[in-house]
Amino acid sequence: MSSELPKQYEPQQAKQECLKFWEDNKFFNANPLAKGEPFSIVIPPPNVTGALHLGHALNNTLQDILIRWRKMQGFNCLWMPGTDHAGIATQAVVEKRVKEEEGKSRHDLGRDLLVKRIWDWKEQYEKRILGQLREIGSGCDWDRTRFTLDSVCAQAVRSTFFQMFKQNYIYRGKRLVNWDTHLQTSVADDETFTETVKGSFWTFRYPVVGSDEFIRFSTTRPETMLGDVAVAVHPSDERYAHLVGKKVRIPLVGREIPIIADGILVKKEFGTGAVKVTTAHDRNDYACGLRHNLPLINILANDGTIRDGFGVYSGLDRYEVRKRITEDMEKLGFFEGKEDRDIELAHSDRSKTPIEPILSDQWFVKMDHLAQLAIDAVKDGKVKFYPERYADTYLDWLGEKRDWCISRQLWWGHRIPIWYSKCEEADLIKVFGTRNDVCWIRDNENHQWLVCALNDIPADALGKDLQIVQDNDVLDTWFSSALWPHSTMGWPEQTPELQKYYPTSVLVTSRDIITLWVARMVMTGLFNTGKIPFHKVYIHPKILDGFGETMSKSKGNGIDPLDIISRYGADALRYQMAHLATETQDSRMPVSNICPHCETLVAVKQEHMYMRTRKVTCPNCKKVFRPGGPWPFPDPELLTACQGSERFEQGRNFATKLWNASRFLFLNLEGYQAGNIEIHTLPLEDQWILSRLQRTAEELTSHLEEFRFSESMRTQYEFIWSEFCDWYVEMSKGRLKDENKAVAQRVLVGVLDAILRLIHPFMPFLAETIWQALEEVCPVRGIPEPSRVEKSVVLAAWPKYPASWFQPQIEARITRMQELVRAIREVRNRYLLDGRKLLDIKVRCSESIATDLKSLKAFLTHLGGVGDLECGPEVLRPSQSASHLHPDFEVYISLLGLIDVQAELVRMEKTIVEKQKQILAIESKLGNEGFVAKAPPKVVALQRETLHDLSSQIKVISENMVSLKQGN
RNA sequence: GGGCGCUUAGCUCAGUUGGUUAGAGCACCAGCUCGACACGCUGGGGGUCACAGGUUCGAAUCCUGUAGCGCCCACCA
Repeated sequence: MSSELPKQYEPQQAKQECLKFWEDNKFFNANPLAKGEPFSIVIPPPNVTGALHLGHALNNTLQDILIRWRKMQGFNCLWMPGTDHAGIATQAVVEKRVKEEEGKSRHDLGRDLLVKRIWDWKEQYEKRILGQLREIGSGCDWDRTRFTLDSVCAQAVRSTFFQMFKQNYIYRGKRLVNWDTHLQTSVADDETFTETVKGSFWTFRYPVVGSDEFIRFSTTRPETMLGDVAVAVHPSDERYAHLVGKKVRIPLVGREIPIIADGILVKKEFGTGAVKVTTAHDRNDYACGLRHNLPLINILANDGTIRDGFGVYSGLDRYEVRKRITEDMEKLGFFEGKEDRDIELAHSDRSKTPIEPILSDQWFVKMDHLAQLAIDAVKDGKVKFYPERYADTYLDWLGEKRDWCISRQLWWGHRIPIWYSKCEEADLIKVFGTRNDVCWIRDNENHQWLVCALNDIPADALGKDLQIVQDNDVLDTWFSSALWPHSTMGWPEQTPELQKYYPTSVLVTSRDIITLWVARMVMTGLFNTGKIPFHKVYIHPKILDGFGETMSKSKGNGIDPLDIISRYGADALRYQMAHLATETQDSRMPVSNICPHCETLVAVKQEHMYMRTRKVTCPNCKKVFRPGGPWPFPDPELLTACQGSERFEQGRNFATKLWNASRFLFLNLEGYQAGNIEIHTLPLEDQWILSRLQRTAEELTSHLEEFRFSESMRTQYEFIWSEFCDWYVEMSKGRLKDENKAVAQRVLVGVLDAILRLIHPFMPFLAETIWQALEEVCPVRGIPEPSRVEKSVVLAAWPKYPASWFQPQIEARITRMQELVRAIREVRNRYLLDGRKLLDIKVRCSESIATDLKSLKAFLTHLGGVGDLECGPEVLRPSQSASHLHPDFEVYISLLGLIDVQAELVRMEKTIVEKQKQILAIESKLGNEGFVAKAPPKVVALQRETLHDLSSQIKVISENMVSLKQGN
């Protein structure tokens, strides 16, 4: 019965086999009707804009770790997967593509055709994204995969909008949007960029009505004078105090406008201290207008010309008007001066022309009450942030209670379920009066009815003569994302999923969407279901590139997780992801292009970013390639590099290490017999590794409970590599060769079984592959009582051991032995002694330690190459020996004929100097009355003890030096 | 401008409530192919904990300030 593990771990093969095995068995499919306390997570749905990058790999690896771990703990788990339609971003990408390929604008294509094209794009990228998630190992319930624009989500969106509208949470209002006068469309904030342009800063004056005074102000946009509705000064500005409440006359249009005091809009020191207020064309002015109940005067037409009603200026382009107005003001004597100035101006990403803030009708969600609900949920501790400080971000933002503009002038998204009609209310009552899925309110400004409906209203619903037309706009993407935790579970239907898995257990996300997404989920969750959407929010760090910048597609510094998986394996990727999920810090990940010709890693430089560099010459093979990154298409003439990073080698190496240790076991399992184990009769080394295992499992569990992923990974690395492989496996080698190997095999297999369970949430492919191999040789295993194990490590129970396994006295004995071995190895290395040559050693120590060391002689021989061992209180230093001091013992290694007396003396002298330095430090501490009086007695005692040890060590070293000098 | 963070070895990062001589991985140096593993083994070198003050018997850790960096928000008439 011998089974071998292949010489090499093949991560690609392991991945394919495991994925098939898991999916065929539907291990991760949730059953809301089954038993078990629920543990659920909804995925932060990736945008279908493009492929996933390393940030997603991090986000999803952490979620998967939690899901796999909780599943092993016996929870009834659901991880809900899906993607987000990402309105603006996706539409922009597809529009750009259409433009590039066919030279057509969206208007050329028309709404229906463009939307269809976007659906095609969505199908393609959704497939790719879900594929990437799968390859990472994500244990999602794929059968439940949702999309924010699918029918289930659409129903939730409709219901939410309808209820909010009915309860007056949704209203129609004015808002300044970024208007692209060239494309004649509004653009989102993130579709704009600011650029510094040469501009001017004009100063004018307005005459105060009924006085001979003037008020001076400055502006960079004189044409907006036409829309001025007030002049504001600071309330505490004495220069203008007497003018507040009076009026000024705008010379060119003759309108009289008030002088108001506004401490928010105006900064006393800036400019003249007075500001013209143009509510319809400036955000700050608009806000000021709301505070002071000022009117709105829209001066701009959609094409950037001045609207009708402004006399000679009407119909002219705004820049022409700017010129004319400055000239006209000067002629009238109201011009005070002009200075050149660099101006930060918002531009449209798409047309590259300057943005005009323009007033338009939009839909809003009233935030006061909803925000308060969400604030209370966190303040009352119902929703908890990890790390806690992120609650501040959340609370600060919600505290502003700014109404949420939910309409977007796009075609891709949930169309706003509002219909307009200029009919009589009687018509509405006649047609919809008996229906509870329709409601309406009056829009007096535009003399029409705003009708909201749960189900679409046909254009002829009111009859042939009365038009009823749907709003053209769509909802902000975040409106549907905000419903994600309950919409994906079928709300508003009371589905079994909703009852079992909602509220979800934890949300895992990154900090930049705490406000946009997390806060809104809490709001809508409470509004729709009366329940919070999740109990905990874990915020993980961000992965930055080697220069400390966030990774993004446009910069071209992102990494495709599949590149990493193909080079280092998914386990290595996950290892590294968990490893860098620390509490505080973002993590830098220097990226390299891997030369497609010779595999050399060529570090990405900043000039490679933003797709500026299309060709890179490999410094090794001198051949040319295209750097890796977000290139839309393959280059027919140039090979594109994959990307990689040395950071992932640690994970790959760790996987290999565990693989090889397992392989060693497999080579020594002949004759394996399952059997009971009595822990307290086991040899010392077995009790030691079980003690360490108990501690490791306990620590790991508590790390995971507190989302300390990085520490979880470190704890495991340390246990598996340093304790299990470096010491325990070595210590058990002897026993595997003798006739009593049965127990050694059982313990080794038992510990490996435990290791596979513990490592599984982190490195599932590796764990499962070894688990399956172990299945063939020892399906019955475990400590203390073996049992038939589960068919997959996914289904195995998470380890938890009795506290009695932890034996500090045994750990101390092993630690001392290890220190002795290290001391011997150090001498061996110092003299470059043959590793195989046994060394006779003498150890001066107490009687009890001597007894202990003698009992560990076999290990000392195997691990430290000890030949003769003499120990006890009477041991004398042999002549010409190297020595090493330890608080518990002095070890002497005879180096007859080998010793370099001079070098040894120098080294000893150096040690003495170091120890004396420490003595001085401690003595000064102890000499300090404050320390002795105020420090805890324990700390003081420890210092005294250390002082004592150091002195006696110096004494011993000095004696050894004397005898060395004398030729002994 | 407001808010939240960060600055520890050449690089990337740990460092729990202040308490012996500040840790890890990579890189570096030296030695090692002895039957799991060179993606390895053994040992070693390397740090004024950004800077300046303060609190304390005692500070990488707490407070203040300065400099640099990152992110989010608001962006200036």
